[in-house]
Amino acid sequence: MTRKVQARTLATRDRLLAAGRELWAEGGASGLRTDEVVLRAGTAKGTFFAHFPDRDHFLATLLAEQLTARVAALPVPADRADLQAVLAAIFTAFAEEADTVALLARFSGPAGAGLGLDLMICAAIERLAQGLAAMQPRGLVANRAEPAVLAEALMALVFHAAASAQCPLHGDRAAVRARAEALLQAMTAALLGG
Amino acid sequence: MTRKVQARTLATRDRLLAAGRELWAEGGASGLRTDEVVLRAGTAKGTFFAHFPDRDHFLATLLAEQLTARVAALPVPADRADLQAVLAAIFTAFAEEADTVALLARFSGPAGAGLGLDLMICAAIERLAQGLAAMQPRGLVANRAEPAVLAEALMALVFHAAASAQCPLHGDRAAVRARAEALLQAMTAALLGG
DNA sequence: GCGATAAACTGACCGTGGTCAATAATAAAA
DNA sequence: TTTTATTATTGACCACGGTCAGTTTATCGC
Repeated sequence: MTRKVQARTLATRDRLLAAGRELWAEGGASGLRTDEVVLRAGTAKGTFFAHFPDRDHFLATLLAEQLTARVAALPVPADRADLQAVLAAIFTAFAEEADTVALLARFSGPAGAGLGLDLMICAAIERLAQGLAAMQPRGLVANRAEPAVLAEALMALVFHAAASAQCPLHGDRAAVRARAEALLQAMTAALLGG
Repeated sequence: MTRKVQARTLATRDRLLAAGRELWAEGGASGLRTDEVVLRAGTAKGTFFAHFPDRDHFLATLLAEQLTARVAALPVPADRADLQAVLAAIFTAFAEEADTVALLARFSGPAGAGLGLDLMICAAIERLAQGLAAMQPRGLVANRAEPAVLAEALMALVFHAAASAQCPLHGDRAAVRARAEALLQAMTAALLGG
C-alpha cells in the first residue's frame, strides 16, 4: 500500500535544492560540497542521500533547472542567422563549465531519466526542428532530411563543439572557445549547406 | 639545469600502467582503485600521483592506449557500407563503458593534450576524411563539403550516439543500444545523403 | 672518488562522497 | 485516541582519491 508523499519531504528536497542553487552560484559546480549543502539546508548528510542517489544526480537536477529555463527563453529560429544565434546560445550554455559537459554526457540519455536533462534536450531539438521545418520549403536549408533528425544532429554538433572547448586551467580560454565556435559553424554549414 | 629523465622513472610509470591495464580488464574503469594499482605496481600512493595528476588522467591514458590500437586497426572506408561499419566499430568502442564517454568528453579536447585521446580522435578523423575524399568524386557521398569537416561532424554524431546509449543499471541495455545505433544511421544519412 | 643538487619515492594524514542501523515523525487502522 | 505500519531523518562511520614534509636515490661538477 503506497501512502501519499509527505509535505515535509517536498519541503526538505526544496531546501536542499535551494542551498545547492546558492552554492552553485557562489562557487560553481566543482566547488559545491555536500557537507555545505546539508549545513545550509539544515538537514543531516544522510537525508541528502535519501533524496538524491549521489552528488552528480543532485548537480544534474540543478543543471536541468538552469538549462531548461535558458532553452525555454530561446526563440524558434526563422532563418539561418536566427539558427546560428540559437546554436551559439546553446553552445555557450553547454560550454560554461567543464562539469556541464560531463553531466550532459552522463545524464542527457536514458541514464538521466527523471532528472530533466533529457527533457531539456528534447525541448531544444523540438524547437530547432520547428524552425527547420519552416525553413526547408523556403529553400533556406539545403538539406531535405527529416527536420527532427537534422535537429538532433545539430545538437550533437553543438555538444561536440562544447566538449572540444574545454581547456586546461591557465590555457588561453578565449582562443580555444573561438576555435570551437568556428568548428561548430563549419559543421553546421556542412550539414545544412550555405 | 634540467637533468635527463631516469630509467627507473619510466620503469615505475610502466609498472603503474601495467597494473592499471590488468585491473581495468578485471573490473572495468569504474572498479579500478588507486590503492590496488599501487599495491600491484609495488609503489607508494604518492608515487602514483607524482606520475599522474589524478585518477582520471591515469584512466584517460589507459583508454587512449586501447582506443588508439582499435582505431589503428580500422580500414580506410572505400564505400558507404565500409563507412557504416567503421562508424559502428567506433561507436561500439566509445559506448563500451559509461566511463569511456565521460573520459572522452573531458579529455578529447585541449584539456587532454598529451594524454593521447586527442591524437586518437585526430587519427580517426583523418582516416574517415581520406575515405570520404575518395568517395566524393565517385558520387558515393551526396554532401560536397570539405572531407575533414564532414569527418569531424561524423565523429560528433558517433559520440552523441554513444552518449545516448548510456543507460542505468538493470535497464534494457540491448534495446537502448539498438536505438542509439539507429539514431546514428539516420543522422549519418542526413549528413551524407542516401 | 666525493660532495652538492636535483629528481624520485614514501606513507601517514586529510577531505569529502557515500553507507546504514537506529530513531523520530507521520499516515492509516483499530 | 491508541496502536501499528510506513516513511523520513539522523549522525557516526567508512572508503577512497589526493596531499605533502621528509627520505632516498640518481646525476652532475670537481
